[in-house]
Amino acid sequence: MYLIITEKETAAKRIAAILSENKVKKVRYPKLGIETYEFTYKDMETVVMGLSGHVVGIDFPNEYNNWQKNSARDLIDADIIPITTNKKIVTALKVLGKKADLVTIATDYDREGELIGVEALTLVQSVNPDVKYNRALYSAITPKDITHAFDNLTTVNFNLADAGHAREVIDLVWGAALTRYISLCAGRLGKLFLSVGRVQSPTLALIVEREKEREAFVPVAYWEIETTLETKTQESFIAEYHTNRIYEKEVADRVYPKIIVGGDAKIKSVESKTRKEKPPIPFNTTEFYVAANAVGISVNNAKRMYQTLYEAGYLSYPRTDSTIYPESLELRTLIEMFVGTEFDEYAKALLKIADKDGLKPTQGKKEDPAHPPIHPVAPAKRSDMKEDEWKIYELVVRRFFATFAGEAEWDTMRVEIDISDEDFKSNGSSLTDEGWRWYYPYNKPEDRVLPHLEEGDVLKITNKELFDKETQPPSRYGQGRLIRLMDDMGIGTKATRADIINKLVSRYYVHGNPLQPTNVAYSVIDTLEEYAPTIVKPDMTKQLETDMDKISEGEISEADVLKESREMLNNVFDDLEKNHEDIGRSLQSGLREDRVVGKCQRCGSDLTIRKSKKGARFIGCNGYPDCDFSLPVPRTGQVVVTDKMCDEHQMYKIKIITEGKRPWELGCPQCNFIEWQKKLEEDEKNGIVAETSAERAKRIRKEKAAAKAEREAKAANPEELSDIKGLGTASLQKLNDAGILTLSDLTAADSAKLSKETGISSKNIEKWKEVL
DNA sequence: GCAAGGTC
Repeated sequence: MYLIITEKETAAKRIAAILSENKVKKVRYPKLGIETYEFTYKDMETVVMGLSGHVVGIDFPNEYNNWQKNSARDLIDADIIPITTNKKIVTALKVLGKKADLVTIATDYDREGELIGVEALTLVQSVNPDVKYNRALYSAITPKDITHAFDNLTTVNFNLADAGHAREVIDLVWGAALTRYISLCAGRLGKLFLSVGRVQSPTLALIVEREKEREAFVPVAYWEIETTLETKTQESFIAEYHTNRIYEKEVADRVYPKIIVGGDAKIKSVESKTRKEKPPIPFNTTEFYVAANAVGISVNNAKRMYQTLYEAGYLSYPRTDSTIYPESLELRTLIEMFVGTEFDEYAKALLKIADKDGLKPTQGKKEDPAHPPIHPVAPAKRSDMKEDEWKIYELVVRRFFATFAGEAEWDTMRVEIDISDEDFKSNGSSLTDEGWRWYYPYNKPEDRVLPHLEEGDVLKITNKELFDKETQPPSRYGQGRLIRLMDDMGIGTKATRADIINKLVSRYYVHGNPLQPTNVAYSVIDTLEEYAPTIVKPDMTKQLETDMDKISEGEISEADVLKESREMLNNVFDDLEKNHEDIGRSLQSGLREDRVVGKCQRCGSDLTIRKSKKGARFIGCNGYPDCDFSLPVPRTGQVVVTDKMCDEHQMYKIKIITEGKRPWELGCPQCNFIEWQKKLEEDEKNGIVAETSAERAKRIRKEKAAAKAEREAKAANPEELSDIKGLGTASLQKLNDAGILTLSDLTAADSAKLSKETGISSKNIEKWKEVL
């Protein structure tokens, strides 16, 4: 049997369709829980199966799991063991691999793809040591690319896979050791641990550095002068002082009075030009996120919805660096498929261009051998999907179209004006040829149309204004901007950048959009910058890339790179351990600052989030016991103090973050408390009695006990399969798959046969039957 | 309970 292994299910399906010329059979293996695609290829009985990315990984042996027992440093030289991360696929791979005479590794054409391929090959070899194998390399799943790849099979690049493996080990060792060290140092254990990593820490550092720049920013005063002018034909427009901003007060004081409302202004010169604007480049993952962000869709939502549309077959593979269409992509066919759809007129217009001049798509600078740029792969109707998904789909379709369209043209006009010997100016621009902007009408700058003006024209001044302004600090990073920055700096990958931001949010390092760091993020970054600077800089990734290139070229061994990396980390720990106490103090001060909510109105001390002896959370005054001012806070969720101040109570607004939920913008704790009191009063008026916390706890205990009693009663006298004690959802699914839907089905079934079919132990099946 | 990288 000939086994072809791909990185993902969709690739298996599409490659099978191409190689079999659509004479493929989809085969289900209910016991293995997978599906394969089978056909005859070059006289071979062929099976194509998809993985799900990495199905194995690495970790430390179990005995290192206890954070207290081992020192963090022990992790540096600890053993590293392989672990299975996707049991189902690993099992299936072994079952099918045993039957294979030949295996083709057809995972993605990149470093991780090579590693994923070698991981799969190693599993097959574990049950079938003599199996023959080779490698297929393709950049897009098109008939042209796939047939070429399978007619020109090549060898597996073990050096490249080793390079990927080195990355895995270095990331694990550095990340785990430093995470554990600073968490222990700060006394933050459990779910509030402080994480560190090669990608997340430099990313967090970017956000912290920006926040520091904002804090250090000293605003500078400046002035702007605007005046409204009117032509003889009573058309008005606004002109401004020629420098726009005026930084010297004396200049503003001199110029402004010279503008006499009712007086004259004179056109000194008029300059008209045509400006051409190039169409945008094809979307890769980063550019797609940026564009989605710009139309008001968060990176997370864009990612999720794109994934849905990809799985439904409307859009191409979501994770790519490429901004250059590969030659094998049939661009004309992709445009033609929109004729007769909602995008009919656009498709027809492009085909007209194509007939005349051929298709000349724009291109960016990045090539990705594994996947083509993001593009539509099937036409869709608005009613096929949710409203927001359509927004994503339309964005991708329009961007795709725009990459074939002509330049947009703007008429621009610059007018210089004299008012009492002072220079003023006005700039106008208007879109004269839409070009690509017709297809892609997002973020279009507004036209600014000036009336017809000529040198020497005399205009009437009808109004004037003087604005006092201040320069603004650099703005915080929005998510799209941060992802682009990470891409520019080479940190993270197209597949992980969005997840890295989510990780920083879930570790309570950052919140909001644009992203704002917490104080503990400051402390962690400051600490790392001082004692473990390597991990906070993008240079670590750059060095790693260089080393990985050398490993894949065979210039250096993986073992040598790992040895050197471990030595470096040992040196870092020498420094960390020498400064253990300082580090602990600095981290803890950050944690304390995150708890400061504001100043106490009664005594002026800091108000902080504290815990009572019983463990209940509240806002209390640092002046205690002299001052006993306090406010309640919600029982669960992480409290985040924002930088927005309540003007009335001089307290920072807070929000409550619970994983998997939308943040709860609670606002000013004092305002919230007042509202709560009001509600209680009203409830009282209406005869509703509030529940005390003790009562609440009692009620929850009672509800839990009742639920347990119900489960036990059902188990004693079961009516459905799910009532049986010890029969969970996973087993239920397996039984359903085997056709066992009711209690009588189970009674009637032969235990041994059922066990073989479902993979459930016959002992368990017997036990369930006993109750019946 | 630790990382980052695949994919879902």
